[in-house]
Amino acid sequence: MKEIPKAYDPKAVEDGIYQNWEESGYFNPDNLKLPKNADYFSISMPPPNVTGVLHLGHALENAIMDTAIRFQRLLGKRAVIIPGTDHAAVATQARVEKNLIKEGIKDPRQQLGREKLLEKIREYSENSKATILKQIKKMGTSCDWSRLAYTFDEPRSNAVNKVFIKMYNDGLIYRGYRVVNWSVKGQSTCSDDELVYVERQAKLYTFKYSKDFPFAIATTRPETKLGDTAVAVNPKDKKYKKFIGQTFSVDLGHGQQEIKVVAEDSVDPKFGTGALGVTPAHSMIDFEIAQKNNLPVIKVIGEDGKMTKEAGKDYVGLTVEAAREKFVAWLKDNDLFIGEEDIKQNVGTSDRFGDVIEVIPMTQWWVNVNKEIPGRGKTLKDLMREAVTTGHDGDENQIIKITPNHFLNLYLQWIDNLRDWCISRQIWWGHRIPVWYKNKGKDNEEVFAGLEAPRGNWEQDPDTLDTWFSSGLWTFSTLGWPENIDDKGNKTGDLKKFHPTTWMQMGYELLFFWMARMILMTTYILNEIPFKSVYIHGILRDKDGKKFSKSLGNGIDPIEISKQYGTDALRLSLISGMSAGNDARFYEEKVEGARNFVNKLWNISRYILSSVSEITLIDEKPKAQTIADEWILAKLDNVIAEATTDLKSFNFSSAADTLREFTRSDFADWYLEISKLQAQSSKLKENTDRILLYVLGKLLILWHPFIPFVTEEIWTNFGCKELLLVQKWSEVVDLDIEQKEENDKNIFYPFWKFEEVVMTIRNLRADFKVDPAKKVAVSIVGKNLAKIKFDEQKDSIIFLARLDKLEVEKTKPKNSVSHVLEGVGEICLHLEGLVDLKKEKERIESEIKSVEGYIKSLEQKLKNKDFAKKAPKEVVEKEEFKLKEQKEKMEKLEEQLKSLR
RNA sequence: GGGCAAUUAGCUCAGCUGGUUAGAGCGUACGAUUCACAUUCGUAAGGUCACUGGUUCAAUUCCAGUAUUGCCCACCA
Repeated sequence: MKEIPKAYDPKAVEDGIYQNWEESGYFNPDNLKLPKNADYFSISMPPPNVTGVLHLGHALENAIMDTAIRFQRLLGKRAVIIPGTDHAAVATQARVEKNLIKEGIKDPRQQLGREKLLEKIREYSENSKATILKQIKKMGTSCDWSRLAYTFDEPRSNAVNKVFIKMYNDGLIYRGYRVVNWSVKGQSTCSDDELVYVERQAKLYTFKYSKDFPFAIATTRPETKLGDTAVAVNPKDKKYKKFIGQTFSVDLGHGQQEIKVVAEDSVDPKFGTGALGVTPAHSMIDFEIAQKNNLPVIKVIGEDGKMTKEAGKDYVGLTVEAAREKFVAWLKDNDLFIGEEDIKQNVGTSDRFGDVIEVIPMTQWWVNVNKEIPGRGKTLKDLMREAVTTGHDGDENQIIKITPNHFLNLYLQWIDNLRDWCISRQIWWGHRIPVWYKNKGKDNEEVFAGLEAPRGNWEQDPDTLDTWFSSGLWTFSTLGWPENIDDKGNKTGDLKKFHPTTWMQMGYELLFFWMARMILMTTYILNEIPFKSVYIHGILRDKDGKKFSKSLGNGIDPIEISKQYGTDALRLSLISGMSAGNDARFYEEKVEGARNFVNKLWNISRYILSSVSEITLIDEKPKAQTIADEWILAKLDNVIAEATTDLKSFNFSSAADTLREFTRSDFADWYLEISKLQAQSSKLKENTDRILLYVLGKLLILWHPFIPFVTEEIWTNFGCKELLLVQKWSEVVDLDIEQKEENDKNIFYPFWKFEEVVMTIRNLRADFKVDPAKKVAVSIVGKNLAKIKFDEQKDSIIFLARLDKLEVEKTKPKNSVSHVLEGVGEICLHLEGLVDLKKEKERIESEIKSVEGYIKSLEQKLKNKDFAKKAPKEVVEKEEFKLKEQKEKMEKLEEQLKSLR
């Protein structure tokens, strides 16, 4: 007998187990004892931002990744997760600045200066990084810490610079004066994807540029009209057609302004007046119209969010709101104002700083997605499309498989709308743009892109790169690019082993931010896809379906949950109910359920390990001596097959369900109970022990990917040299159809009927309020009981249903209540004292009613000639069998009813 | 405006390529303190599978439409 605690205590063992795993070195696939030709399975961990602590979303990702990688490791692959963290440029700087402002430093950038502020951010991010890495370990994630990376460390920075320079030399990165999304609060640009659209009320003003201007325009931003250089109308719009091409000179109170009427298909003739005032400097669309028509760009709003000199002396220095008011007043004074109406409007806000974005023309760095890549005959956009459609360069083996597939459309649609990517940011925390300038005069500037400044008086660009620029390189920058490319351009080392990575998981919110950029960068730089397959999951929501957020205060700290319920319970509750592409709800009751299950597994093991004569690992399938033995062994094979299929196709939740059902219901509730009876027999005891140990061993391996700690802890009892972590997953050879049918007939059907008999008796006992502890007698009236191997299972029925007598009889005994069980017969429970005839009659009558209905529907189906003709033979036979069964049941029920009269 | 998804028991969700008088967990009701486990065990109640059509011998499952919800994109200047 072995002493095992009554309840599983995760706190006492988790840290030690993780340490053992780490020390074993097996997280690094190079240390796995595998045949030389073993396959690789690699995952790049989406690097968490170093902006704080691990949140529930991270916990979910870790659970998913680690379940996948542990399964692959058990399958005998060289499995690796490359871990890392992300410096998260804007997000981190914004967070630190916010903290500093709270501490009383009103304007951190001004007051501290670049170096000091960077120091603060570095300090914060290092702290946060250490915390997060520790927390990832707490989640049990088996990543290869020897390959840990950080987007902002030396090798990754080096990769960033190299990629930038290559793109620059290929003409794919350019510096240009274009309109950008500008956050006044953050004093930085942001990309189109970093905008969050918010609906708000706005006023749509209608006015004329001047009294003799032939028509009016409508706008929600009158103050920007000071910078208008054109009016766009739809060329199909008859009202305005004749004006196209004409130029009018108007005076909006700050000097003469040329307004040209241009044609533009996208203008909606029905909106407003059907004429669009074109403000090239402060609208993306207008800027594009201006470029097409060669119109001048007048910047009337500056980086400080205030009106510029070009807006005129009456407006310079005013906020946009003040300028709007003033300009509308001016229009009214000058009789140009026509009217205003309330409308709903979507405005873009900065996802990090939260303020409304101004569109402003500036000189920034851009990635040109529509330019042909030298020597490749296609654009970056083409590459991004190919990777998910025809395959990279038309190679079918290089198609990224997206699960679920419907995200493909979303991705393609996004690419269609993709504009050049603005990659320069005016914040300080990030990879500084590797470009130097000489003679920093406006007109005569020499530009150099390289790792270091050339000799002489050169000055580096002050801007930094969009954080997604470095994230885009993640799958290969973490694998030693560019060092791991040899002279001939071939991959070597880790890059050769692990790239393209095998599998990637991410939340759908990262589809554009990250996935698209990884595809862009990787296909361009390495000429291959970043990952072969990507699994998209949803986000976690609270019990009411709301997103977890700080402002709602509904946040759940995964570390707290882990402390309270154990990491295994956390992981299992995260995985179950999660399906590809869909959001899942998360709440504490779910964790509780998972915790209970983990404890159940613990107790199953506790029972087995303390009741067997000798604890040894049984690897070979034991022989079966009883129906129950046959059944549990066959059932286990089925479960292994199912779980394997599910895990191979990344249906984690479904695999866990299958295992849970088997463990709880089949193994614990049925086999374990029967084994107690079998253990009483000296003939069966030894073999039953072997079966228990065998099933338990397999079960631990099956469960290990999901709940690694508890399984590993139980495993130690077997006294094996090797950790459970690196055991062998047993794949089951598929049975052929004949064998399957044999199994069904000889093993599953008899056992299933056995279960039904036991449940029927229990049901009758409960129904007639028989004392649960009392032993009772049962008679079975039935023929062909050999078919369900009754004799062999008789003792088990007696044991599980708490009987003192079980007989087969010809007729229903007096003083008994019964239930008709298809395929068996009447199960009659003897009662003490008289049977309540009225109640019994009612029971039978209601049963007859339901069977009648069933028979009717079956008969109807079978009478239908088309059904007999067109339905497959098996289906017809099945229905006929059902009908026969039900009719037999009916006969018995009617007999019973008769006997009651 | 364009697109995508979802709609099954009080709640959270399964139900794969059409044939089960629809399944689980939680919750609820009743019962049990038997030596693996009260983080337990047994039993039960509870659903016209959102709606309307169509295809089919057969539709929760396929198709179309409607409604509701959620999401993405474009954007109204």
